[in-house]
Amino acid sequence: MLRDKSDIKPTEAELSLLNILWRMGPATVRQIHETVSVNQKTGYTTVLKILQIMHEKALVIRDESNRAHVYAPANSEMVTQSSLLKDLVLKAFGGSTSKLVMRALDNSTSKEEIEDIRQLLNELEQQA
Amino acid sequence: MLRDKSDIKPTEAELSLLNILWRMGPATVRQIHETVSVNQKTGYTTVLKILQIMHEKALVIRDESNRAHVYAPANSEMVTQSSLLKDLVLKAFGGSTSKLVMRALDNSTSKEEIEDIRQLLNELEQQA
DNA sequence: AATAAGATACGAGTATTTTCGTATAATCTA
DNA sequence: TAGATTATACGAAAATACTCGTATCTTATT
Repeated sequence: MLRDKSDIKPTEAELSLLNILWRMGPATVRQIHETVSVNQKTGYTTVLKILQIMHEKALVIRDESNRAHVYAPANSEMVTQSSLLKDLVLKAFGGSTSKLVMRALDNSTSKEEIEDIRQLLNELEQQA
Repeated sequence: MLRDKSDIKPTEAELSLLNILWRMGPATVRQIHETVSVNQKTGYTTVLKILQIMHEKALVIRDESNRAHVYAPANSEMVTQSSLLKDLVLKAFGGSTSKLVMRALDNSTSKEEIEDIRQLLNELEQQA
């Protein structure tokens, strides 16, 4: 099945950079690298290269008007999360979203979380 | 973070074979290959090789008592699904399972599914 | 203006995953 | 039993992902 530009699945390294961008907002390679470096030891040019590849894949956009390019996610966190979930539903849950949801919920789910989800279910039902 | 033997993340090709095994039960390479071939065109030895690698990784067990080895999943579908979900929660949902669940639920969720999930929430609540 | 600092581009090495051809061994069949 | 069929094992090519050093260009500093 061919993949739409807007539906490319980010690799693990790419996803970790996207997470940083969603958290920080648009940022330069230097800023991103500094943030990455808090947890991992990764070379500056490694981060740069991955961002360049992500740009080719249209996973990020960049503003080149200044010397230090400013990168930003091409898609929102929400859209990307949905896309990753859709992929997992297909590949590991036989296409059934509710199976995934029910597997995700376990006895570590807090009372607050349960209530939040109930609320959402009510809203969904009213729309339908 | 080191990875426990029981917590190895299958690759895509590996996951597709696991899906077949969960569906079919224990099977020979030939049987598995035939099933794969319905949807993809993949060489017999490719399937064999992947199963051999999965055996090394302990993703499958195999019965070698007959000439044609019989492969079976090392872990249940449930355990593997939970493991994949845990991984996705960490890498794309900041560790929040309820965020994942709420993202997974959308207006394509049917009334029956909503009811099933409600039921599960009730059960979880009583346990807590 | 010369030098230093800091940026991108690019090539290439390494690791992992996926693919399959070929060698060899076991079993069936005529 | 000889030959065809059908297994596994193994090596290695191809595809993808990750890593980083070096070249080169731009900007800042003295």
